[in-house]
Amino acid sequence: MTESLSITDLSREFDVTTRAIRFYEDEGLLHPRRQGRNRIYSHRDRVRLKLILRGKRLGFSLSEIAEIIRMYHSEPGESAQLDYFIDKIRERRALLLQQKEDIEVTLAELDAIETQCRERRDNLRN
Amino acid sequence: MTESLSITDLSREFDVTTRAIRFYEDEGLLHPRRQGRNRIYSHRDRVRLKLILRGKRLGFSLSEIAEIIRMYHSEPGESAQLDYFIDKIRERRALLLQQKEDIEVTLAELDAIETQCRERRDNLRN
DNA sequence: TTTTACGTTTACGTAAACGTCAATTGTCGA
DNA sequence: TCGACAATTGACGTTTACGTAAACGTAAAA
Repeated sequence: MTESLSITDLSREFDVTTRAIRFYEDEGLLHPRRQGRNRIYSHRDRVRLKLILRGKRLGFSLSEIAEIIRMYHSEPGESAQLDYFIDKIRERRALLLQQKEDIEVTLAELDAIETQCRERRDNLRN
Repeated sequence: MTESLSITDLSREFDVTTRAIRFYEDEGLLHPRRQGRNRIYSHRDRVRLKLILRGKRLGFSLSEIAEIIRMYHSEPGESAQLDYFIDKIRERRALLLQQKEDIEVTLAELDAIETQCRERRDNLRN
């Protein structure tokens, strides 16, 4: 019972088209095994797709997402490569923290706008 | 002294190309006044560009950003329109909160990966 | 006066991320 | 065995967000 899913299972669960899922495979982001010609997705594949979609929601490109996934799954032996990864992680973190700040600011602004809208609306209704 | 800026002033300050700035104008996101054929940007234009770039960092498309800007600057008179805006604001907020959660999760994962990298590296160096 | 810097419009080019359509191939229930 | 349905591969189309090049105007500096 290795939780094998079809491509439509995944497309329904995450609300993406099958075309998109196949495209991610073309781009090397997914590697489902095959049963004949058909794709069979394992639990790990599912987790990976989840990761991809989260990356997309954060505005990363597919190649950036590929890089992040590589960081997750690689076993680099050399010290230099580890240094490289640690550096990449720093970059990612800086980007994410910037985004977090952007979100805070935007949320605050939205609050202000909503308050104004409510006031005006309530005035109109008397 | 209305803080009038040239297009290169803006492009340098925010590190975007003049081409991009003109493109935002083509898309109706900016409306600088003209001195002959040349564009002159006011302080308000500058703030708007800032808003655009923040939207981009958050992964919004230009048309989504246009919608947000419309929310900022509109003076809707009717109660129904206000209800509509309040609804739009809700949607945006939901998106942003989702992104915030995505960021938290990703940051935590990056921390874990970095710790692993450090440990492996330090082991290698003995 | 010529070069340099900055600005303009117009137009075609391009990379990313899929959408869409066609032709084909199992697969399963009636 | 037939038709309906799901899945596949390929190929071309589309949208977004600019890049890039051409051809030109203007104004200041050398």
